[in-house]
Amino acid sequence: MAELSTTSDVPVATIKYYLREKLLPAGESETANQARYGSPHLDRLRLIRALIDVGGLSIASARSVLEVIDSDASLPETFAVAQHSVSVAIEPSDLDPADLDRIDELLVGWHVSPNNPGRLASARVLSAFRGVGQTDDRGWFARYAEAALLIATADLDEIESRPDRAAKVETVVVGTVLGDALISGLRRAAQEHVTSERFS
Amino acid sequence: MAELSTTSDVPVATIKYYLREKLLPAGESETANQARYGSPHLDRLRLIRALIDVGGLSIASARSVLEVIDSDASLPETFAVAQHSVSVAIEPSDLDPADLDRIDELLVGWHVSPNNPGRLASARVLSAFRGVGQTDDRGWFARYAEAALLIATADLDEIESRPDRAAKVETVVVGTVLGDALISGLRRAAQEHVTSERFS
DNA sequence: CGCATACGGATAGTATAGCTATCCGATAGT
DNA sequence: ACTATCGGATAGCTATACTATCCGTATGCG
Repeated sequence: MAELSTTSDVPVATIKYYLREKLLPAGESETANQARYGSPHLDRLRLIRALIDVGGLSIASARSVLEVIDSDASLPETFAVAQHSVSVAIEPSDLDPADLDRIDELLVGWHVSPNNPGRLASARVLSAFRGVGQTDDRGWFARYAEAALLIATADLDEIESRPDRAAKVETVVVGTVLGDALISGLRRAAQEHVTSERFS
Repeated sequence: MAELSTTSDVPVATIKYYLREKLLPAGESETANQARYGSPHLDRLRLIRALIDVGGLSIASARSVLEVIDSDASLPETFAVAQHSVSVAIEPSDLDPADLDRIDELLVGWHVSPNNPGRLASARVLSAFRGVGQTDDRGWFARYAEAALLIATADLDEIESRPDRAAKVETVVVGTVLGDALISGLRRAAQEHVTSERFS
């Protein structure tokens, strides 16, 4: 365990914590006070840190996506779990139906289930926009939807390019969780670029 | 204050907390135990809740963006504060320069300063991707960058359409903070759409 | 006038999350 | 034989975002 700690740069106490929380499977006990941790454990630990540190997942969310990776769930099932894990739960009841309608207008022609977490989250954002007195510019949001479609298409192309089911499932999870961080980051870089272009 | 609480649906104790934390300016005291809160206070309170609940900002981050809204900062300065507030601080020193190079390759032709929080965050995501054994597919990330540019252009168009500096500054902040939530939400909807298109 | 009620402000307490430090008995190396 | 280290269990810590209680003042109502 000490070796796992030094190679992964994660404190021993934290590794023990992840074991307790069932994020990391126990190493195989060799004697009563010695366990063996191999490269699968190291890989898993790196995945955990990526999900938590970079993706911002909670311990509980990380556990549920790791469980789905270990299971034999289908790709759509995996997507559902991954999406749920990165979204804050929203009660459809405390959402203005008008906001949902507006989102559905943006998504015409899209095949999206009514309780898709993204649909609900988008409606909540729209509601917040209106609440702070922003005019809700259809054109603005429509361009976001266009960009979202580009990204999702790129995601699915990438997933399909993976050789087997296990690799596909891991890409679904990693892509969903880290993709959010990536698009946010690139968006900030692009904002600075476009700003400097227009205010120079 | 009780009235402000009922119309905004924020508990009185929480309003007092925001006053203490200097997120909300005090109402003007009418007598020793009575203060007056008007619609500017209600607007501000709604903005605070949007930033915290929907945008996921911490109290400290919310305070710094509210301060910049109240100040007479320029648009680029406002952008910098808003971007900083939604990003986790990253030490450039614990980043692999190779990852930064790869990000810069994606951003050729863009005018982005070396310590743009988005640039650093993107490099960290790239590092995490490699760490979990994903092949870093240039095409995938390039399509993200393209989408990011679309979004940033839409953001700047929207900001320019605002009538005066105060409105522009508020749109910078609200757009930066809530825009992240919006693109994430729409991306999930788009993922379900594209998935169902391909697996039906 | 009297007094229960409500007010705003100050202070202390609470719940949760994510670690982190200490203790413990067993065992491995010298 | 003995000291250091191991893994496991348990308790403690820190930060964040509230939440509840207390308190002196003042207002409305009879």
